[in-house]
Amino acid sequence: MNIGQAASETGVSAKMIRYYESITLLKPSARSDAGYRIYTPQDLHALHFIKRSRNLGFSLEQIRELLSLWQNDQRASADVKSIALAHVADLNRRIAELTDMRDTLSQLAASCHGDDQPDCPILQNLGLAMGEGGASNKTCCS
Amino acid sequence: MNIGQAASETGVSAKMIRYYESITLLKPSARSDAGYRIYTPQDLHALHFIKRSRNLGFSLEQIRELLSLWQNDQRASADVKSIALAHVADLNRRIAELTDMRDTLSQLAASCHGDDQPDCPILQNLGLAMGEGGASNKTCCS
DNA sequence: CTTGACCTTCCCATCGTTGGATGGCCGATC
DNA sequence: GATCGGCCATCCAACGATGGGAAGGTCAAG
Repeated sequence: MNIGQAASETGVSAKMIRYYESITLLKPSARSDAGYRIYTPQDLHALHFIKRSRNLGFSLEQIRELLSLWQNDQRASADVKSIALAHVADLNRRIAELTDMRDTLSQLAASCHGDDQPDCPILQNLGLAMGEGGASNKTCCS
Repeated sequence: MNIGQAASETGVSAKMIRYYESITLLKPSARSDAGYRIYTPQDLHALHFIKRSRNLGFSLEQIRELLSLWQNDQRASADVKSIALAHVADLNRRIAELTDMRDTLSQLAASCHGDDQPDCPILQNLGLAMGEGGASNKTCCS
């Protein structure tokens, strides 16, 4: 099977397949006489693995480890679980960050009239220095 | 004030200040005879604005728009609110994505023994093709 | 034989930030 | 005055993952 077909069957673009090969995330595929890459069902399986791991937000380096465990019959499931839990922790950290941003911004937006007048609590807040509190009467815009 | 002091006062690194200037997010600062950048309190104020906007996850292009509105006395607060709400929507989209990932992965991790045995539902799931359901008896590893 | 779809490798762009290399400037100490 | 540490200047490169495109070879159908 050629790279284009492998791409459409796995949802991994041909560009990415070549890239994964170049960073040795995938072992080099077989080649035809003309130099075309040829993919076996096993190769597709690995591509599916990568695609699914990417869908779960694993980095390529994490996937490199996961692939190595996947292909190792002697693995301990604890090693896999450890990577997964570390990634869950990372996801939670990022979710918390984004949620904080959203809550803050959402609150600011709610307090903004959103009309044709220039008064805007959003801009007002963005203009504050980090240390300045909301109720402060400190002059901020010298 | 030199760039180093401006950096430590605003929390924006000197590298970033120079970068923001290079992409015309900031207007070029004054210079000393020796070519050193010199920052006024007004310049610091703009840096604070950028820093705070970045903390809320705005892209530099969005900040460019926000800065322009900030400096425009004739602005309509509706324009600011519109940018803010668009960003809130984007944040919500990203939060939902990450939450989906976390929930899926968290569930997988919970079902993994995490011992020294090789059996691992996580790897098993990652190895599945997209279309394959959990209860399927379809051979996946030809 | 030509055409069009596919493949190859190579370089460039994104986005925000950091790091490093190389060299000039400044203030203090010897 | 010379030297040294710390700051500043510019430029170039890298990260991570992906897409875009150029220039050229290959394949199959008409």
